[in-house]
Amino acid sequence: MKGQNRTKGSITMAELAKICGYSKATVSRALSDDPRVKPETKALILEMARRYNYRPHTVASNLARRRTKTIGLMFPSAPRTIADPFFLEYLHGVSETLFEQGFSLLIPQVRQQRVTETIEELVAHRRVDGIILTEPRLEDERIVLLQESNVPFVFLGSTVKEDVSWVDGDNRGGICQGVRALGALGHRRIAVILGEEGLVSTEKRFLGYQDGLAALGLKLDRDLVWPGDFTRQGGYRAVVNHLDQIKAGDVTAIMACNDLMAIGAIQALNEAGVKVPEQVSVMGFDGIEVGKYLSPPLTTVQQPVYSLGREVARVLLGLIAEEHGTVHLTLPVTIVNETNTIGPASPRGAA
Amino acid sequence: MKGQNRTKGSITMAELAKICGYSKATVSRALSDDPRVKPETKALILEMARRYNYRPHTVASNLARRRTKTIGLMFPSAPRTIADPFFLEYLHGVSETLFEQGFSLLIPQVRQQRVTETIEELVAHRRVDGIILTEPRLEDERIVLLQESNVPFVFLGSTVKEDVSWVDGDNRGGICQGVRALGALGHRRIAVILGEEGLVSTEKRFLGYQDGLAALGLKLDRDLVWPGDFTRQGGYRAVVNHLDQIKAGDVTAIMACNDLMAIGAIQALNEAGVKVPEQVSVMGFDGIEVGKYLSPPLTTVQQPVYSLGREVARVLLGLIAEEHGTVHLTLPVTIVNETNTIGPASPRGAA
DNA sequence: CTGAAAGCGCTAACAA
DNA sequence: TTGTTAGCGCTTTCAG
Repeated sequence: MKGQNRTKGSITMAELAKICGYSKATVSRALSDDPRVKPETKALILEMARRYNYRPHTVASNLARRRTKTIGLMFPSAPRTIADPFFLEYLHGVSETLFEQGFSLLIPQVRQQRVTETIEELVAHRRVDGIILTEPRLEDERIVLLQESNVPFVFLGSTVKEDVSWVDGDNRGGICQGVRALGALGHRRIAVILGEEGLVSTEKRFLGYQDGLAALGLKLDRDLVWPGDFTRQGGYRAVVNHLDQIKAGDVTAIMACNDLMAIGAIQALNEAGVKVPEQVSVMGFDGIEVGKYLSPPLTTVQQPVYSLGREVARVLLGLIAEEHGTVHLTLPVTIVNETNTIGPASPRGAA
Repeated sequence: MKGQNRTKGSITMAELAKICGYSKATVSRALSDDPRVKPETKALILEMARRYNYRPHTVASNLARRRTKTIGLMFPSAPRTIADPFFLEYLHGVSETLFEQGFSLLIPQVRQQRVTETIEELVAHRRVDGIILTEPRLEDERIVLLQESNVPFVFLGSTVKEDVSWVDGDNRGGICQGVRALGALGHRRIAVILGEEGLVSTEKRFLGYQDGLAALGLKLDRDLVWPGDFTRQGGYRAVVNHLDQIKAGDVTAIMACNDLMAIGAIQALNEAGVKVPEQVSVMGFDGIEVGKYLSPPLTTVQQPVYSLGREVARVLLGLIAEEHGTVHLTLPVTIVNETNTIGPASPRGAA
């Protein structure tokens, strides 16, 4: 009657214990490599487990240990989507680390404006052991909710609040580097396409832009600050809206705050008959795979996207295991494909 | 002592039962909307549950019900990766449907050549309630393993075996459509870049190519059949290896069996100074987002990638709930961006 | 070093 | 219509 409709080829711990002539407790200890069990006993149990193809029952184990072994992963909300290439590469890193440690991923579908409820749902009765989030905002309501809940969480992207763990690429330094590289090619009229408003990353990248200008001895010109939203369409629109300026030679280079916008910008320039990089240089930020699909490949500030994913997961796991407290981790960035979509400022650039 | 270190704002069913003055059993029934409980009782319990912010404990419930509420998702193995854009969009659809039904996703990291062990691991003690797989092969060892295990499973992509559930885009019809569209533009020398060998989809798409040729009254020319592997690099190499042929005007159009290869092909053509679509037309298959990032956007056969994900999940859930038996679902495809990377055959095309 | 026993929080016969 | 009673399979005191 017992153990009848179970998956074939698999026995329970109780059965294994009987076979070995030990109690469940000892078997449990042996399997978790508890030093208290005698080596010979452990060896015997392990051997029997192998022989009888014993497999631990994860769910039962989780119940007994008050954990779920699953991590909630929140994706960015509109206008960005899960299909954003950046997040795919990032997910790759996250999932790999997580699965190495036996965790599953719960990816809730976040309905517009229901972010807090989604988090509450996740947090209730610890449906997840921890949560990974992206895109911290300057004022982020999620943070207080999460802190109250006592569920460990980590952001991809630095937060304003100090007592929150995050992992991020060097936004400010990276954009600054990019602007300086453009300056080194003789550019003096460098426009920037900003990211979505209200995000910390947008702010940081804008600061990086200003740092870059300062390093070049240039002053901030509001006409060169174009709004954007981190989408390809946003980059496209930014260029279209400033086509006159571009055609007048008032702008010789564009620093886009992410690759998707750089790609959109290049499309708009192509369509307007403006040659990249001969007439206008374009530099992106992120270093996503698809930048390489363009001809020529996109010149961009490469973030270690995959590593960001791995690190975020690693930090969260550390938090869950209580191996450490709050962590802030900034990963370095580098310019790649240096001579593709950027080039020397054209003579008329001084227009 | 009891119920002390639980997530605040959440009580157990036992506590709720005490509050209501009923037994756990009745509460459990009320919460699962069992018709056997008196309406007033049910109302009271529901009200109290709301008031005390009761949240069911998923793990415990799963243990008692002998299920896990998690689905194993197998990703394609090398040379494709989880970072393949096609799979991200697909994952979006899968995860959304699954989460709506309260399922989590377990994405095991599959070590090379360890596919069968990974499946065994998943299946053991029903670590998952069902499994989603991709890229069925002509001879697929996973299928027999899965069938023996009794765990419900679905493939993204049609299988050779009849008694296996799958969801797929119309591969054969789609490629055929693509070839005919090229033919309608006057192309007679249409090369095809094939997918990875051994896959059912590669086979089907090749058949679609042949159908297309037949419809155009052309016969299969082995010189126009180029091997590939579904990666961008594969598409690039295919073109590089046949550059002489292309430059000689012996090929005026290329049908790539997926978008990534089309993108690689275009890069190779660009680098060789061959104009797309003026000198050579290129058509892809899949309709991934990144195709739109090219200038001009890639002409391609659009699969409903997101819907494929949703349908795969829906079918699997149906199988798990035993609502239906084996299902074969083919979703329609359409050509998009019809006048971008394809154009009329150039006069010298008859070379 | 090992075992007995008491749960983890919920579900599901079986009775009443 | 409701309650009682056993578990689900594993972990973990607490004793010995």
